[in-house]
Amino acid sequence: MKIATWNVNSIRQREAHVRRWLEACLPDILLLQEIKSETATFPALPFHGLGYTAEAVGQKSYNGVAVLARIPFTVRERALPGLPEGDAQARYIEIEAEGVVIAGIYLPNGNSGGEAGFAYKLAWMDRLAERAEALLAVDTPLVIAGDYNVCPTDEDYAPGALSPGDALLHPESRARFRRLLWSGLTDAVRAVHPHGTQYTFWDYQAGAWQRDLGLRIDHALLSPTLAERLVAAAPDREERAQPQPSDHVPVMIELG
DNA sequence: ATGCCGGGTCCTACCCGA
Repeated sequence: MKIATWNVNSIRQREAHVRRWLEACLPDILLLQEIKSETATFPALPFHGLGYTAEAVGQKSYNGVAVLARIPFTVRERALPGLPEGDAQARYIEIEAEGVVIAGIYLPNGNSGGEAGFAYKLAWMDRLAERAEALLAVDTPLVIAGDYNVCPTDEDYAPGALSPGDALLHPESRARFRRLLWSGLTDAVRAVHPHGTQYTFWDYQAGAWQRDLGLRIDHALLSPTLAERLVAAAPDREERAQPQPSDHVPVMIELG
């Protein structure tokens, strides 16, 4: 089973990129973030021809997540359980396929909106940890993959790519990422590649790609039985060199 | 040091991302 995640920074701008990548890499499931499309106008039809069905959780202008799958699946949640009722930010979708629960997440960045913006990120991470712990408590085979907007360690960003106070490497953000690991989840890419750069994002500005000033902020976390099945996990860095790329590249994991 | 790029939208100057 091959599961991938990709922050595409607008599905309308990246539709052809996604189609090409699906044909080349053939994931069973592709989780998308930052589709920047409303739910009803997500362009599902172009992917049907490749054998993928789509489910989107969108909103106008910002955020938005979706699933493309070439295997049958059911939708379990369209928002992160535990968030306030009025929270309309489209950042979470949870499905089940082949007995595996798969959550696609677009975690808040936390740098904008001042203290309230950062507090929203931390609260969102608290709700995510509670969701993970509830599912793990009943031994659910679980994948939580997407744009976490957290560099877990100092190996996960290039020196100079972020300022010291950035929300992506703030101790409070990292502590909450570690809580996910302590709850029993395995960081798939680090399980396969324990050290070294495995960047998933390069800013459009200041020649970040050309200078390899990247970040590792897109992750796939696995419950224990799925971690034992893990055979491959890596970002597809070549995608960043394509014309008009997203600033993120896909991350693919394979379970045997 | 954010606003160097590249999305979005009130169509065009401004908001947002990481």
